[in-house]
Amino acid sequence: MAKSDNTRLFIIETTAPLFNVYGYANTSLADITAATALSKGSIYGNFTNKDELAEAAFSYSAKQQNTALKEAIESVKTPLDKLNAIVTFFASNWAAIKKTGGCPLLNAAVEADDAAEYLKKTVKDSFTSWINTIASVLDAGVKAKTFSKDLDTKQTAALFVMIIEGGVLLAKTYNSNKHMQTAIDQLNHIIKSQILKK
Amino acid sequence: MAKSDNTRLFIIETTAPLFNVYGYANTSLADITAATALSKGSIYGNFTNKDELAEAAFSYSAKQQNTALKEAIESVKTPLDKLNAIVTFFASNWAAIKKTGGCPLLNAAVEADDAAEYLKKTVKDSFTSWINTIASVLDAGVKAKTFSKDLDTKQTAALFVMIIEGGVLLAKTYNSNKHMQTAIDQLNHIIKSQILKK
Amino acid sequence: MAKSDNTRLFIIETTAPLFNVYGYANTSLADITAATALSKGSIYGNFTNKDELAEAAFSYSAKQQNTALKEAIESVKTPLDKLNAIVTFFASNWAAIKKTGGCPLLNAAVEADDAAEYLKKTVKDSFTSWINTIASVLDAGVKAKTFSKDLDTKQTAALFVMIIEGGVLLAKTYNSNKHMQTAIDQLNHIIKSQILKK
Amino acid sequence: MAKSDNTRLFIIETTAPLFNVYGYANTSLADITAATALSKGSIYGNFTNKDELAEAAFSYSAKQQNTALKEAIESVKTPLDKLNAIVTFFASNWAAIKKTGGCPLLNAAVEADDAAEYLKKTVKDSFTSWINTIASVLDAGVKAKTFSKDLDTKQTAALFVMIIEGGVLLAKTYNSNKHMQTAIDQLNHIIKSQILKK
DNA sequence: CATGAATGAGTTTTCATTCAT
DNA sequence: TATGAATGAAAACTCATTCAT
Repeated sequence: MAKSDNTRLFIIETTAPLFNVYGYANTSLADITAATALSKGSIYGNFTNKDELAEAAFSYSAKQQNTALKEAIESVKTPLDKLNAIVTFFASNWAAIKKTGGCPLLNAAVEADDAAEYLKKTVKDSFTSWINTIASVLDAGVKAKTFSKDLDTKQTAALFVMIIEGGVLLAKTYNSNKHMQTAIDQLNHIIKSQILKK
Repeated sequence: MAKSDNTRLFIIETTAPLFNVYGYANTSLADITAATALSKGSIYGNFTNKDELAEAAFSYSAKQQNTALKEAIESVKTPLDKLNAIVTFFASNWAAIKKTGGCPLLNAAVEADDAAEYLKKTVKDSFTSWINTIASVLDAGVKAKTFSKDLDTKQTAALFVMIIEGGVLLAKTYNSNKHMQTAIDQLNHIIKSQILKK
Repeated sequence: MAKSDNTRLFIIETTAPLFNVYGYANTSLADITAATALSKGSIYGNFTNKDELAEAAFSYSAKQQNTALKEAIESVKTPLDKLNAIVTFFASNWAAIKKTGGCPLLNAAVEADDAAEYLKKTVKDSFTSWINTIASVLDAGVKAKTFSKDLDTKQTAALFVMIIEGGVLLAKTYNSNKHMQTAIDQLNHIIKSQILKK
Repeated sequence: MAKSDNTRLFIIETTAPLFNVYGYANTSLADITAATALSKGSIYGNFTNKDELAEAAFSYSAKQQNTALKEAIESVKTPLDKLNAIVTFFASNWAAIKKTGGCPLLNAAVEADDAAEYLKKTVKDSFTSWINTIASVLDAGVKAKTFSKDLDTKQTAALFVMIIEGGVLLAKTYNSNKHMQTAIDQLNHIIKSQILKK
């Protein structure tokens, strides 16, 4: 049981970047067996079908990113520092993120939307989780009276996600982190002008 | 010539929404012949392969959108009105855009990034064209002294694209135009606080 | 169209004995392509899936047998001669029938019963058609007053089918037409003692 | 030894109806482990391969049926009563027989004929055993001078098997025991008109 | 002995592309 | 130029069997 759990995790870890780079429909079982050096039978021994593996791999990628983001948040103290950690997270880790295919939520959201129906709910939940993480930092800042008390924290959190994903999109398209920087600059401007209490 | 050009255009027009909804790799020739009621031979008589058609279909979708945006811009006079037209474009046409699969640039950019290599250049050019369209409105506003003279118009145009695409992403994911509205509100805020001359 | 119909028929004719010999579930697409010297794609171009081909092949086998039986019936005149033609049909053609796998109705009925659900209806209809063919000969004999007027023709026809299939079963199992002869002897006895008017 | 013999028997008893219902080729090891709640290793510890188990399961089914038939025969005294017991055996137990997939000899004979070669001999032996059982009743009747002394007992026994199996075939195909009754009526008629001494 | 993870050859099916007509 | 039958490589998935633990 321990053994099979290990294999299952190994398959997920190994294929998560594959799926993120090539897309969920576009990653074949041949790609998966090549990457894992396991047989098809072994993959199917651990997952009922490709969709189940794809979803597990996406969940893993999303959770990985969320965990890393939360660690960045928890490594600092004040709500403002936490917010800054969120803002710089993508820019700081850009090289690694790009290498494993960019933001898994962006990729999966676009693919899931009209084709990969089975991913839809998981993607939505991942976005919600991300938005909630940001919103709770904003809430803490409001409570601590560092941030403006009129702030619609959920909506602002969603706005942060939009700007970050928009930045990721252009940064990947142009293979240039200049666009990532534009997004960050704007987020910092928003913090100063719309979030911080005056 | 006229006839074959007509057929070619008919194929492009008919398949463009198909590709946008289901993805470029995921749309099969069977889908294409079913949608067009044409034979495979007819498709291959007009395009050397599926990739060429996919690219033509994407270009068509992107151009359609750009043309519609330009029409919206040209229907009003002042740079500020033009900018407002840009901002409201996606929100106003959201129902139609959603039905045909959402923003083709967003979809193709994500798919092209690591998989559909052949689309990459076309996607980049389409984004550049979009950014330039916005930038030229900003430039006109600066020239007309309606907009702040310190404005980095290219960067601001890219920021507009990011926020719009981020809004589209969340609006499609949650099937809710509330998020589209959040994006628009922010763009309006940016116009007021960062673009308009004080 | 003519061409594809030819291919379709060729596939059916070629695979019908295969299915009858090896069973419907047990005949693989590799067997089918080997026997027809056609590609898998060609098979799937003519049939939506293996089940559809299997059913078409069974129908063909059943119809072939029924047609041959009817020809035997029509080649003679009196109801009694026709009945004798039915009785000797399997014994006379035993060599050929054995070579192509035995009675397709027997084989398919056994396989269809609990496994190949999709064949069930077609098999039932084939048996009904066979029983009706025999019953109509019996009816004609009754009408012509050669056969006893008290005859339950449907039930007697079914009895004929039972005895023939029972004979086929043992003849194939023991690879001996002695059992086929036993069945025929009994049918002749039934004709004399239960069917012919006294 | 006792333990492993018990396991072996348990596996055979549990899988015999499975094989009879779904067919020998069509019953997978997954079906077998699911039905027995045993591991694959456990199955392979008790049988060298699936074919060996299939044959053992068939033998078990055949023997079960033969034993039940013999019990029915031995529960009555006179050869005529014994013959009647044989005739009514299938009709009386039809519900149970149908539930476990019908007559295992019929099923296995059809499947074994051209596909499952390994079953062939066992099937033939089972039919022989059945025919002998009936023949010995007939022999006893002849010896007791109840039955006609000219009777070819082996051939008549084979005829009984044919009619019974023919009846089973149509009864299962049409899911109607009316056909079983037709077979029985005919057997009774044969007893009266061809077997009993006049 | 028993387990069940792993295998690899097998299964059915799909699909972009070609080419004789 | 148009057709659509045919292709063959590749897709997802299954399954009897093995073997390290």
